[in-house]
Amino acid sequence: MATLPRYADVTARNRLLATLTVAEWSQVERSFEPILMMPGEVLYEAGMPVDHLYFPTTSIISIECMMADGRTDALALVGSDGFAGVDVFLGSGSVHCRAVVLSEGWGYRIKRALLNQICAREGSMRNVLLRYTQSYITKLAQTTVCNRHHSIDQQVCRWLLMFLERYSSNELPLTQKHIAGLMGVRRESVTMAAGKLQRAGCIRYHRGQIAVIDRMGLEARACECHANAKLEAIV
Amino acid sequence: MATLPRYADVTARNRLLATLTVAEWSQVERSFEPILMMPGEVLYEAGMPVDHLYFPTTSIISIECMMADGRTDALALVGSDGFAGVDVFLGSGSVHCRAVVLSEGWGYRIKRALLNQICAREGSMRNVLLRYTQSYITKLAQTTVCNRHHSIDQQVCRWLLMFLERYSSNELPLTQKHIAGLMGVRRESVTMAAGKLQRAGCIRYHRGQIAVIDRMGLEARACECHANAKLEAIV
DNA sequence: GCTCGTCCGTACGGTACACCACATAGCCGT
DNA sequence: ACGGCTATGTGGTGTACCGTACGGACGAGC
Repeated sequence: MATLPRYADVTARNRLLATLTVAEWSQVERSFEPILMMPGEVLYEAGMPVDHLYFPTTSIISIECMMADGRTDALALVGSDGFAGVDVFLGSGSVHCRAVVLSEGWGYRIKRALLNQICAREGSMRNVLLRYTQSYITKLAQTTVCNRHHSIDQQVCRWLLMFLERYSSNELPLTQKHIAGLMGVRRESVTMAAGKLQRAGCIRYHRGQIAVIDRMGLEARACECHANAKLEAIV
Repeated sequence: MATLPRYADVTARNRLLATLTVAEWSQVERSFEPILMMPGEVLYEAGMPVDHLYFPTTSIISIECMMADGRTDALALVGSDGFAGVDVFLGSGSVHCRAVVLSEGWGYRIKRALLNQICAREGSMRNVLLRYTQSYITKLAQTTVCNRHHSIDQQVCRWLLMFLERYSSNELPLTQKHIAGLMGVRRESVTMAAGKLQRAGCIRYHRGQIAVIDRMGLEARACECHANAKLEAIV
C-alpha cells in the first residue's frame, strides 16, 4: 500500500506550467485548483461534456479509447509532462476518449472557460499548450505504428518506461493485468513478457509491485518508438 | 490513366477554408497559392523544416510515419476535409511524419509565416484549424486501436471508404500493393481481402483500378472505427 | 509477333498472439 | 486455521498474419 503523498507534493511542478515566468504564473495561479486524484477515478468519459482540464504534478493519467465491444485501450500516459483535455483545449466541448487516473497523486485542475480566457490573454500559455498538443500527436502516431509492428515483449518495455518517466520511484504499482488492460492484450502475454524481463534481470516483481532494476536493459529491449516519442517531448 | 483535372477544379473548395465568410476569405485569398500535386510527390519529410501548409481541394495526401527499418505506415488521409501540416500550425518548425501526395489533384498552399499572421488576426481561421486538429487526433486514436484489434479484411474496407470520401469518383486509382503500403501489411493479405470483397460484390478491380459497387456493403464489413472517425469530422 | 514490367493469385511453413481452462501461491479478513 | 480473493504461472488449441517463393495474366513498347 503506497503511503499518501504529502501535501507538499502539490507544489511539485507541472512541467508545462513551469515554463511560465513567475509573473505570468502569479497572474493565473488562483485559477488553478490543487487536487488529489485517486487510482481508477474517471476524469473524462468519451463523448461527455467536459468542465475541467487536468495538469498532473505527481499523478499519472491514462487516456483510453473505448471500442464497440466495451474494451478500452490506452493511447498515452499523461504525467507532469503534460495535461489531460487536449480536445477541449482545441475547442471541442467534449472528449473522444476516457481519461482515468492510473496512479495516485496531486495535480491542478482548471475550469475550461478560465483556461480559454487565459489563453486568449497570454500567448505564452497558449503556445506551450499547443506545443504539448503536438507532442501528444507524435505520441499517438508512435503508438499507432508500434501497435502494428512491434512485439508485445517490446511494447511491455515501452509502457514500463513510459510509466517510469512519470513516476517518482522505481517501484511501480502495476499488476500484469493492469498493463495488459492498458496495452489491449491478454494478461497471459504480459506474464510471458514480464517473466522474460525478470529472468534477464531487468525487473523484479511481486503481487502488483514491479521494481525496475536495469532501466537501460529495458531501453535496449524496447522498440525505437520509445526513443522517438521522447525526442519529441517538450520542455 | 486518369485525365488531368481541369483548372476549374482549383476552385473546388477546401471545406475548412469554406467555413470562412466571404469577407474573411477575400482578405486572405492572395496568401493562398493554388498548386497541382502529383502522386508520389513528397510534401514533408520527417524531421525536416517546413515552409508551407497544404489545403487539398481535389488532391489527397497521406500522412505516413517512418520506422527504424525504413518502412512507412500511413496514419491518416487528408483531402478537402483538412490540411497537411498540423504540427507546424501547432508551433513546431518541423513535422514528425512524411506527407506524400496519394492522388493527383489541386489544392492551396500557404507559407507558414503568413498563416501564423492570419491566425493571429483572424480568430475564425485559427478556430477552424484547431477544430480540425482535434478531429485529426481522433482519427489517429481510432487508427491506433484499429491496428491492434481489427482484422485486415475490416481495415481494407475502412481505407477504401476513407479514400472514397475524399475522391471524386467510385473508380479508385489504387493498386493492392499501394493499399498494403498504406496499411503496413503484406500485399498478399490485401489480395485476400480484396478477393473476398469482389466475390461479395462490393468492389470490382482490375490492374490498379478499384471500382466500388456497393458502398454500404463496405461499410457493413468495416469495423466501427470508420463510423466513429466520421462522427468527429467537422464541417 | 516478342519482351519486359507491373499487377494479381496461390501456396507453404513459421510465429505471435488470441481464447479457454486450470493450477498455485500469497494476502486478508474472520 | 480457514476460506476467499487476487496475482501469477502453464498448457493446449486455433487462427491471423508474416516471409518467401513462384506463376500467370495483362499492358506497354519495340
